[in-house]
Amino acid sequence: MCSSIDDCDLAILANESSRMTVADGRSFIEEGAPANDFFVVTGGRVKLFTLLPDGRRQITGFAEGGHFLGLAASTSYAFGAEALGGATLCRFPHAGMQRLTERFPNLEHRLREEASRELALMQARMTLLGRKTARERVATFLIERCQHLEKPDLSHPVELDLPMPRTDIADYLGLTIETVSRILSAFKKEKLISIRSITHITLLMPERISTIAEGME
Amino acid sequence: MCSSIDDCDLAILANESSRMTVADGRSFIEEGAPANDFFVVTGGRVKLFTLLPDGRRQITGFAEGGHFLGLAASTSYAFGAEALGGATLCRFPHAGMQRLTERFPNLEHRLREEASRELALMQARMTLLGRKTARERVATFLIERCQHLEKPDLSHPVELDLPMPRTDIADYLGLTIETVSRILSAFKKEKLISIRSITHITLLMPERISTIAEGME
DNA sequence: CGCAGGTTTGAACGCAGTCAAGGATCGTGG
DNA sequence: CCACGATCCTTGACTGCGTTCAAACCTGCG
Repeated sequence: MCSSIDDCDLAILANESSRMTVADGRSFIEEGAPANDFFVVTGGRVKLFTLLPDGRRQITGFAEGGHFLGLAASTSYAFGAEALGGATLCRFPHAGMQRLTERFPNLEHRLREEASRELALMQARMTLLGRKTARERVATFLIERCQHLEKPDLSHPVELDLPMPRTDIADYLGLTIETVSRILSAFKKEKLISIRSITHITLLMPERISTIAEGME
Repeated sequence: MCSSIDDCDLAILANESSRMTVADGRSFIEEGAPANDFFVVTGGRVKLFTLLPDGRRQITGFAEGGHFLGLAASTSYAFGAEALGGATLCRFPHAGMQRLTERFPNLEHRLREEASRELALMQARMTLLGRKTARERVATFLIERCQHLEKPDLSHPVELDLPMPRTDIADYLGLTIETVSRILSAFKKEKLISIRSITHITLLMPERISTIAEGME
């Protein structure tokens, strides 16, 4: 987001924001709470989720460095947010953000772009949740992780680090941890991936996994 | 959207847009096609969807009068769109829209609000698709329909008109038509609803249905 | 070493899907 | 006006995928 703002204006920006750090597992946005701030993730990772009254949870996204949070909110937040292994954030009160958009008109455009990008992602995720099989979901998740790397290249084996526990993967994919675990084991048995440790997975045949992800087996 | 623009400026607006009518079932946005236009639904209804290669379909939303389409697109559309019983639209080429946002700065803000509203809706829909049971999904759908009425009031019976076929309801909820049909029949048997005709349904106990929708049975 | 948390694996169940037949409803043409 | 066919919807019987319940297995840490 900062890319849309001149260097010499960083002081103004800093003036409207405050930095904060959130410890692992600590929640910093409460679903349904009055939405007073925007956030930018500056370090670490964050998970966004919504809850049902009985505790069922849907993780709606993972956010990392540079990600913008709080667009999916009018007066109250439509989601909760929690640090995933510690995170640092920039907090922008709505009022301050409004001053910024008046000062930097193209910032508003930038925010819309961010929202559009997010919308497009969510469309794909709805298809995943509504129409894909468990195998396809896990495959999609692995490919998504690849594309978050700096150099996404599916023509060679890819080493992945999954910073989130299985519980989070399951709640992200609309599955149970057992199903996620079983399917990862199946992929391993099929020599599609190798599991070096719980968090460290190598995609041995990324393109085949991508094919599975698209539902073309 | 037009509410953010002065009456006397309508001419400028009209100059940048063109009207079009789409016949029932006719597609006017092709998923993946280059995104050159925004659309505003001015009459009738429209369904938005994404497809998997083998034909599985997820309907990501229904849009009616006043709704804005095309925000979930960067260079190419992230969804397809099709008229539902005939619709009229306003088409705004991206270039023209840019001229409009330069002329009316608060339009950009308006677009972001629209995107935010849509994002919040999608969060809820992801929870529906990822974590709700079939019963809860159908109940949620019925309640959603209530809230699209001008006077949403769940304390008395509500008459609903469902303009879309069962196929669309199923693809919207991530279910099959059989399941949707069975659950509507079950609701009827439980005296929660009455089915006057295929499209005309009365919620006899809206609050109980709302309770089911939230997963609190 | 022993405990605790998360993960994997196994066995059985159940919800929603699939397959298939029967019913409505509507438009069309004889 | 009714018969016919097409299309959509409902209902039933059965299957199967993913869940549930439960036990074993790591892995790190006091």
